[in-house]
Amino acid sequence: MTLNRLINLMPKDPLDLPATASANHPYHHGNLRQALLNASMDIIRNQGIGGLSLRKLAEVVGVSRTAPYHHFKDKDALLAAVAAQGFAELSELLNEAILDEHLPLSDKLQQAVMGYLQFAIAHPTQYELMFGQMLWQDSKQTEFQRTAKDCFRLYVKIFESFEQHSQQSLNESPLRLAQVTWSTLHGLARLASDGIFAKKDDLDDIAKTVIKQIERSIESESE
Amino acid sequence: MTLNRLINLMPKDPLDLPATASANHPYHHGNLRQALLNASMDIIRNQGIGGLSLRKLAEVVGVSRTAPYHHFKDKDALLAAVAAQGFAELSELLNEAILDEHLPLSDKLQQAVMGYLQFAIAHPTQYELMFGQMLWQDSKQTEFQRTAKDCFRLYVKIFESFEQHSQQSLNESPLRLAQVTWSTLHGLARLASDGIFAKKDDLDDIAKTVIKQIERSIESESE
DNA sequence: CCTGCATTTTGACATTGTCAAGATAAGCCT
DNA sequence: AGGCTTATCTTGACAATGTCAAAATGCAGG
Repeated sequence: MTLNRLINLMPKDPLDLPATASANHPYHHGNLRQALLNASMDIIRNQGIGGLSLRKLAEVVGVSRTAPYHHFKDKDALLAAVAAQGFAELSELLNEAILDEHLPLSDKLQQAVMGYLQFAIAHPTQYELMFGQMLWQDSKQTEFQRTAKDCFRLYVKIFESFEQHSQQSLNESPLRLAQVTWSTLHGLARLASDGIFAKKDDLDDIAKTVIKQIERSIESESE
Repeated sequence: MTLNRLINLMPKDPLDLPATASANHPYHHGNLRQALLNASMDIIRNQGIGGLSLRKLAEVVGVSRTAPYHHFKDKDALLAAVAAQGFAELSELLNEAILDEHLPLSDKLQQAVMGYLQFAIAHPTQYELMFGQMLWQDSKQTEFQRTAKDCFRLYVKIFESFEQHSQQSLNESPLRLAQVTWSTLHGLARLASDGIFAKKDDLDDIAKTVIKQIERSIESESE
């Protein structure tokens, strides 16, 4: 299976740090912010975005209902932080592929594509949060939006590499290629994780088709 | 502007039927179900999905809080119905292009692509609802899911036409082509309506790139 | 006219997001 | 050390919401 590297991403031991602090709450939790983020991701993964309530979250972490408000302005800010952490992880994953100097370009592309899909499949609900309108329309979430755009720039970078290492110039700008590629990946991710219009088993095959299509767009076009 | 046909879809006079029944509520509203749907779409368009509360909705329509429960099992069922109506409209729009017999195939493709994007841009929040995990993971929303899949089949149909009218066989199956095409469109719609990773003005240009890419996938490939 | 059924209403309850005011502890300065 | 400041956490409270149960209302057919 091509997608089995997925196992590395999937479960993720829930909360580590000072444990759930169930018995021994020392008035000051010490690391509440991260504990809240971890627990949130856990809940979101298992119960969906709508399944996350600040009160239940607080209880899980072992603090009172309003404690989270000292670390996040409101629920939206918490969700934005969860989403931002998602983008950070995704960026890390993409960087692994891009920064590897002795890796052929075509392999980089393939890794970037498969890595993206693996992430989306491993964290379907978090992924939905990352691209939901809620956070993108909210003008207060600038931090989140910056993190996300940093992530996208990595895709542009890949196609810039293609431009530099290629003889003739590409028939589309790296930006355009990144935009179209990302669009396809995003749609594919939705297909894959929800099985909206396709069976999950088809994914590998569809992904291959997509990579072929992208390469066709890069390679010197007839004339 | 290529996307100005959008105006035909955009505003949509809010509630028509027996009006909002503000002054003259006759105990039996007569058409509550559709009035609820209309008002819901209105609210969702203006305030987002999260901005829809059953109680406010009921007040807008002029009935008591629990009246809607006799037409929709619960809030999810209402949202599913709104989403389903979205798919129905989208199908209608696509059918216009597909059923037009004396329209060149390439024009059909272009219309199907642009129509889809226009719809997504005209109804961004409803569109998000239509593809949110909430409704796709909920095993109770079978009616909604069927309507959605009917819509997708129209895309497969387009590529089947290509297969029939083409000399040599396509290098990908119509299903695969539809899946990849839809993926790209879905991602592009997200790009366009939220400006996530691109400016809205770029959309027309990106759309053209996409159409070119699709056509490259259809045309006889230099094997 | 009366009875059954669809439709709508009022009352009630638990859950939730969030604010305000107070409690607790940790760090710092002298 | 003691006291001040500040970050962190708690309890109390409130309004908004989804939804259930029971009652009210009106229509349609016998």
